[in-house]
This record gives sequence, structure tokens and C-alpha cells, in this order.
Amino acid sequence: MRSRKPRSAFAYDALDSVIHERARLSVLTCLITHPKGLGFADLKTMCALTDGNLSRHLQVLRSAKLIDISKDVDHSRPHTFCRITANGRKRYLEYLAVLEQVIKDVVAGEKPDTSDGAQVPA
Amino acid sequence: MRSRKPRSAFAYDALDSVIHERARLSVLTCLITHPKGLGFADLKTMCALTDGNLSRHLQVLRSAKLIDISKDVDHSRPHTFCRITANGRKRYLEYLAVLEQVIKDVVAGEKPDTSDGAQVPA
DNA sequence: TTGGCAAACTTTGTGCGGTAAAGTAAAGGC
DNA sequence: GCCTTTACTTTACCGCACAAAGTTTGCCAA
Repeated sequence: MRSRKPRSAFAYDALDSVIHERARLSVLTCLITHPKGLGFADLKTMCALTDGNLSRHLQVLRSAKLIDISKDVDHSRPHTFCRITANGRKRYLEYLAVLEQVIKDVVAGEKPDTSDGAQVPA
Repeated sequence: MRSRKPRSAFAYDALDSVIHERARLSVLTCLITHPKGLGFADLKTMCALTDGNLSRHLQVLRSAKLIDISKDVDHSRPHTFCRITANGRKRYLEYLAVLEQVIKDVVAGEKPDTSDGAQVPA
């Protein structure tokens, strides 16, 4: 049982830094729950981001191949439409699995009663 | 039901940026699962961090009052010992709750079969 | 007894990247 | 016709993560 975990069991190096950033985590979570895609203004509101901020993060997500961006015109207004790619969905779910692992690690190790910390032999 | 969520439902602004950083998340997860505390070398190995990197993050965690650092001498060697504070535990668990919320949001919105994204009316 | 090597950190420097502020463009009222 | 609003993009700053170099102390070997 002890041999199962490598010594660096808490390294979490699978935590994709592109996704891990708060604003981008927010955007991607929006997009994965809205597979039809979302417009710029929708994302801006849902994620509570400023225009520039969102624009920048969308660029990062696109160059990482996590989202697709299409620009069309709606009611003679520019309209930027974003949706998550298949690869993006895959990588996002892998990222989520790491988050679940973190939670599992904590739940497994939490001992609420040991305020003196006298347990946990090694 | 729709009125329950604010418009910025995916903002996750409770995601504490001090904790969210990968290295620090790693360190804190180590410490919360080891309430007796851990030494510098232990943390370094478990979190797969370099000396300088760990040192820096420990300073940040301490000035945020999330951990206590005590320096004693063990076998006439300096020994830095870290343990999570009560406040640190509280804030870490609040952070974890946000992660769980992210997962819940995704699970609630995920529709694995809609590869064409034709469902989800609004 | 000192010279080197290693353990255990700390300090310094650099570059990336998140954020905000300013800029652009076009529609639509007044 | 100008001023505001929507819808973004670009630019600039600055804080922070990371790594590389520095420091201190102990131990072994010659």
C-alpha cells in the first residue's frame, strides 16, 4: 500500500497550467456546460471578466487548441462565438480528474478529531 | 431555479489565489493530510519542488497565516518544521469546497452523448 | 587540521503572464 | 453630425513563480 504512491505523491504535475488559471477555468467550465457555444458578452457576464481580460484569455485558450472561435455578424453587429474543442473537452476532463484526486487525497487523510495530531504513525 | 444562480455563476471568485497556485496547493494538501507537520526535506520530496521554490512558497504561506514554521535543531542540524494553522485549515477547506462546486457544475451540465451539441435548449 | 563534500535552507534575478487601461470600429439614438 | 453604447483588441505594467547562485554548518577523509 505504501509502495503504491511515488514519493512525490502530492506533486499534481498533471495540473495543466493553461486550464488551472482561475479566469480560464471559469471560461472552460462555462463552455463545457454549454456545448452549443457561447458569445463573448455571455462569457463576460457569466465569468465576471472585463473585456480585455476575457479577450486575452480566449486567445490563450485558442492557441492551446482548447477552444474554437468564430466571428460572424449578428444584426449587423460583430459577434464572437466560442465553443470548446474535442481536445479541449478531453484535456479539461483530465484536469478535473486531478482536482478530484486532490479532494480524494484530503478526504483520505483528514482526521477531524485529532486536534493534537497524535495519530498518523508515519 | 433559474433565479437561484447569479448571472456570473461561473466566476469562482472565492478561489483563493494564494492557495490556487499549484505548488502551494500541493504543499497545503500535504500539510492538511499530515496534521503533525512536516519537515522541509519531506515537503520538498513529496511535492517535487526545488529548494528555493519551496522556501519561497513557504514564506508566502506563512505571511498569509496559513502555516506555522518553526525552526529547531535536530542532531545539530537546522530543521524547518511546517504545520498548517487552524485558519489555514479553514481557508483550505473553503477552497476545496469551490473545487467541488466546479466539479458539480460540470457534472450537472455534462451531456456525454451530444457530440454534435444539438441538445441543451437554452 | 583542513579541505572537500553534502545537507539544509535563503536570497537574488529574470522572464512570463494576468490584469487593467487605453484604443478601435461601427451602430443607433438625439 | 456627434455622442453614447456595444463589442471587442492592443498595449503596458507589475507582481509572481521559478531557477540559479549563495550561505552556513557538519562530517569524513587525508
